Amino acid sequence: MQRWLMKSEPSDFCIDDLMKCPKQTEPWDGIRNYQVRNTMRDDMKIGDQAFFYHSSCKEPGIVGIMEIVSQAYADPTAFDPVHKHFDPKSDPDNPRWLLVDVRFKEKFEKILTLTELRTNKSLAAMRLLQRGCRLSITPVSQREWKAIVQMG
DNA sequence: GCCAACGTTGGC
DNA sequence: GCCAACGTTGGC
Repeated sequence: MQRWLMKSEPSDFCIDDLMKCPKQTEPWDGIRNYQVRNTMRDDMKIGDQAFFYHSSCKEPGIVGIMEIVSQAYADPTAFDPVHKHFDPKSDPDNPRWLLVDVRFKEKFEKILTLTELRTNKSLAAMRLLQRGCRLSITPVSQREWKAIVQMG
């Protein structure tokens, strides 16, 4: 089983949205980065665990845990001309963009802020914390996962 | 294939 | 809103 960290802007989609939606399961759509797409396609597996991270907001940080519940499949928002993430170059017969379904598992009582994560020395090598890391899905090692859960 | 210009991410 | 650090585009 692999572990991940997945970013979302809470103004777009936050942990409460996932917690309150039917079946607590949603497609993680809108990924428009090839590296992240390849990660979803090649490395993500059903049963993987992921931290839900709020980015580009007042208090960035990890807010909970979810589970990957599908393999990668075509992101339908790429085919929708009125959608924010529409991509005319994504051909339904040969989809350029993919997504996975995620299911809510847990919401932390208190957000683990980016600042707090940075102060934890055992997380120094975490991908999220590396300078210039803009990938919206990054791997989390078993050790890092454990350290983060223990912070809560 | 190079690289300048441009667009995006995301913390602050 | 600023800006660093990317990624993408397109002319050559």
